[in-house]
Amino acid sequence: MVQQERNAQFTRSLAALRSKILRGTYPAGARLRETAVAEDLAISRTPIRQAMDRLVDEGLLERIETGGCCVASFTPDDLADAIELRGVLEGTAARLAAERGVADVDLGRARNVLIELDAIVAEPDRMVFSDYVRCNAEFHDLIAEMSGSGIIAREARRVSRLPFASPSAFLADHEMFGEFRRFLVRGQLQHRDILDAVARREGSRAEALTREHARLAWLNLQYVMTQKPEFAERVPGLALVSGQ
Amino acid sequence: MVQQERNAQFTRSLAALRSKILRGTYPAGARLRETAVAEDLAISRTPIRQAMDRLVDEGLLERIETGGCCVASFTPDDLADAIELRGVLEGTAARLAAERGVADVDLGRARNVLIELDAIVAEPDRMVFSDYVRCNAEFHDLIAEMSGSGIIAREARRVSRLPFASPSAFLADHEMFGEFRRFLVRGQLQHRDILDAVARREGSRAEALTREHARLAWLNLQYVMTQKPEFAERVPGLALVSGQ
DNA sequence: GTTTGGGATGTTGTATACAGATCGATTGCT
DNA sequence: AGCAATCGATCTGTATACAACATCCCAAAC
Repeated sequence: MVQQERNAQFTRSLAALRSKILRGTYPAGARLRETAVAEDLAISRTPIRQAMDRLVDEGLLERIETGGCCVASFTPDDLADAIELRGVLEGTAARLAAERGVADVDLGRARNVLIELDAIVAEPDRMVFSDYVRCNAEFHDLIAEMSGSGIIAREARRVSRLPFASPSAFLADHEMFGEFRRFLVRGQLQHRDILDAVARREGSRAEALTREHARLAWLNLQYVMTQKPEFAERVPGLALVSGQ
Repeated sequence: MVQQERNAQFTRSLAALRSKILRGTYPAGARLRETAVAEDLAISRTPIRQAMDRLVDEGLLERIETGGCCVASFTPDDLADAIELRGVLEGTAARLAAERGVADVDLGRARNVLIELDAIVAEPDRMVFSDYVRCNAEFHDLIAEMSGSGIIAREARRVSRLPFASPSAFLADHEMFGEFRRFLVRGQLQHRDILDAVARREGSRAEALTREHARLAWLNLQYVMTQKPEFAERVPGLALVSGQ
């Protein structure tokens, strides 16, 4: 069944607009006119406006005093800060999970995801990157929920959606190269340690490990920016990063 | 000059709606119909809708699958978590400020606010609570900005606006009682320690102190809820807390 | 040549109209 | 009497109309 989504136009606007911004179709600093975007997407201004509000909230757009928005631009430091922030929040979730204790059934679910990730990572040459991204996101969601706090889980998820904060679908599968694969393997090893710390109720260790794990995203970005600049344009949003 | 605000209706809707929710005019769990609210505030649906979107984002409202919103309700644990979260984020800001170093001019500004706060706190009997709240917010904003990261400052401010996360204008000035005043004095002492840690670039200490400082808000709330339940209805938002 | 005033154009913020969906209640059937 | 289905009222999501405001350009005056 098609399930005719409830607010289809808004959803469509949000996705289309975000995609265009991340792809660099609307360059950093460009002023976004509602009418122009509406015409461009063939959607009325109302859902567009809603989507722009949301993107302002996500940090991809910035409001202009006089009204309207322009595309945000980021420095490399901004990326590092967003990643640090994600580490802090997920680290807090992990710490609370450890301190407060997690039901066995939840630990089991997370372990199953890790088993899945192990299988994906096991054969580096046949690895499907999009599968890794999906399972990785699921694991991180589970950790957030294990905190036992809806508010903290919500904010952790929220921050992980900040631009560049998480290793979203960077590249097409066939573009993955060896170095990059090794990052993923390393990340998976960290996943195991984090879950182990949570299960043992070692809160401080869980927090520290999770913070460190987030920094892997920063290593990824640095690697791409410095070693593989030819891929930079393929990484969503990197067009918004002011050169150096 | 009157400065005729740009989006006056939206601002008005947001303030009015938030106030009504926090005062309990719209009880927890109640479904909020756009048309009813619009009629109630004598504003068209468009800005109301915008305001409701924002309040969903703030956590005061919850979206309903079928469309529309209802007033959120909180458990005491939710309050504790929101406060913990604020402590974590402000603590991170303080740590980064210490680690990265803060310009003397910014430290000076913060010190001036502390001097102001000292003056306010000095005479407990003549203390004006609203002044304390204002200066306190200014100090916390300065700490957030000292982190040197726009993103982290933004999220810290954001989280501090979560329901109950910060000691907002609880009571009218004349309702303050001794116990409560002592909390404020204690908070001010912690302010001094935090700024000292930042200035000395002792990141870990700054973070720990700031986290502990946030917990003062929890002590406040606990105190009111258990010792002075007769004031509970005067505390904005406490009507949304499910009894025990 | 520079600056200022004024108008034309375009853009945002707000109100409202409209269509599809939802919710509630009543009625009909078992 | 109880359950289900249908009808009506209402609500939400979307589109669009409208008015205030900002911006920009050009002309005129100093």
